[in-house]
Amino acid sequence: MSFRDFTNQMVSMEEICRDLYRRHRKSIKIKKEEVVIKNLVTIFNATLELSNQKGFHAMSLRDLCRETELSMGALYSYFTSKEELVDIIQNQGRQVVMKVLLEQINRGSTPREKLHIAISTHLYLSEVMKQWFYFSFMETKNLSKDEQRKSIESELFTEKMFIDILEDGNRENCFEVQNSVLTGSLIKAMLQDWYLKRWKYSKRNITVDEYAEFIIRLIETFITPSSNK
Amino acid sequence: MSFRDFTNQMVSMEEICRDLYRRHRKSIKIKKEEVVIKNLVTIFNATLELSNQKGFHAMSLRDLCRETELSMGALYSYFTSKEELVDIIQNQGRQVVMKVLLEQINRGSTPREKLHIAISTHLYLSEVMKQWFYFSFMETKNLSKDEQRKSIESELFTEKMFIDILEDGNRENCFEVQNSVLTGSLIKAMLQDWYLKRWKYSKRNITVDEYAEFIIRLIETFITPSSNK
DNA sequence: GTCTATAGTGCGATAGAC
DNA sequence: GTCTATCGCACTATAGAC
Repeated sequence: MSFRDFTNQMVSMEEICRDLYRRHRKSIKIKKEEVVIKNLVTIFNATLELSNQKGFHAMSLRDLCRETELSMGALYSYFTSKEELVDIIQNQGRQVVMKVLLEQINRGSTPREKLHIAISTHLYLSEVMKQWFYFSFMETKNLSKDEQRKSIESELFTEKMFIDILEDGNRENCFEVQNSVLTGSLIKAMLQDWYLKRWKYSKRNITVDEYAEFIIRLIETFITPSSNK
Repeated sequence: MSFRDFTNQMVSMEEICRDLYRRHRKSIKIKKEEVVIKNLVTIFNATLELSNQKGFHAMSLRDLCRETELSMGALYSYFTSKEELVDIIQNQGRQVVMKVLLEQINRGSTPREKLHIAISTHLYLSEVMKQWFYFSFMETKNLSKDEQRKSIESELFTEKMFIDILEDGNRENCFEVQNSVLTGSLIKAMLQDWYLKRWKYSKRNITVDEYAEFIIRLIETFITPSSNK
């Protein structure tokens, strides 16, 4: 699947917010669904934008009022504290990422196919949700201890996904991976660079499909048994 | 050179601060060199520690007073504003990193040797100065536009160092690199992971020498001409 | 050279009007 | 459902005592 195909079937911010609202109906004061969705989308986008410019802590709620064109009082109808706002964004984003990743990987049948899909999908996700990925990485250390723990768990879970694919490949003799844990970590490190250094790749006009292909080629060269070369 | 050899010849925080003081004597009010060095070391270490826990912006000067056991007034004898403090740390760190990297690379004679040295030295530096590397990465976006520019330049400069080594290797036929820019970027991405995800590698008891060797092996597999295999 | 005290600003959060 | 007004607090920075 190319990036274009991926975006066409990817869920929109509206759908994500609608899902969020339906699961948290109790804690949001406003009752008209369409009003909630519209404002939630505005609030989340503005928060991601402002936080990625200056950091979540440095973003004041007055900044957020200006950007969303909502008043202080209106904002507080959608969350109960600034800290809850960051927690909601982190949790909802993680859930979407996990869901999409697992769905896509299950479409592959061989370890080689699964590896390609896992790498591409992770990159495509971080391209569609680039603001969220950057935000999630940069703000983790400012979360409560409990939310930090969830964030670390999620990092290790996606890494484990790669490690498992590599080890399956070893068992089926299509790969020859000597250190699957380190190899998995390095794959994640390279995927991460795509959203942490987005400015660099944009300036060089490197597309996400080119980047995906390149990483896949690098990793395949490393893990393909010499007899298959 | 192993990590142990590297640490033995690496400059200490005292020397770094002494150098800093001698170049900025005018803007620091205190006149007794030994007092200045001692307090600067304390202030920088405390700033790195606190910032890496909660972010520089979230670290209040009262936090810094507590940690350094200096008063507000005393702190302001060493810098003129909170922003200047972050700028000094960023600039001094960058200078040390550049100096050490260039010194070490010039010791290598072949591209292959230079590549090994560049990768190891970058990792060793980020191990000795792990707090600074993490700080530098996380706080760049909170700097003034001018300091941000310097930070980006420095990132691109070290990346260029890798790209140049790869292209030298191409010319001398010891490497066969098809996309030196992307390859250089990915090397940087993997080096970066060592200090951004330090907790992960510590927990797994992976040493910096093991990590260096692994990256070198991965990259060499990718860029060694097939006729040499 | 270091301290304490305080000025001045802007923050997160809420109550009550509309 | 949204707004304005306001409270109490924590912040950076400085002035002047020791």
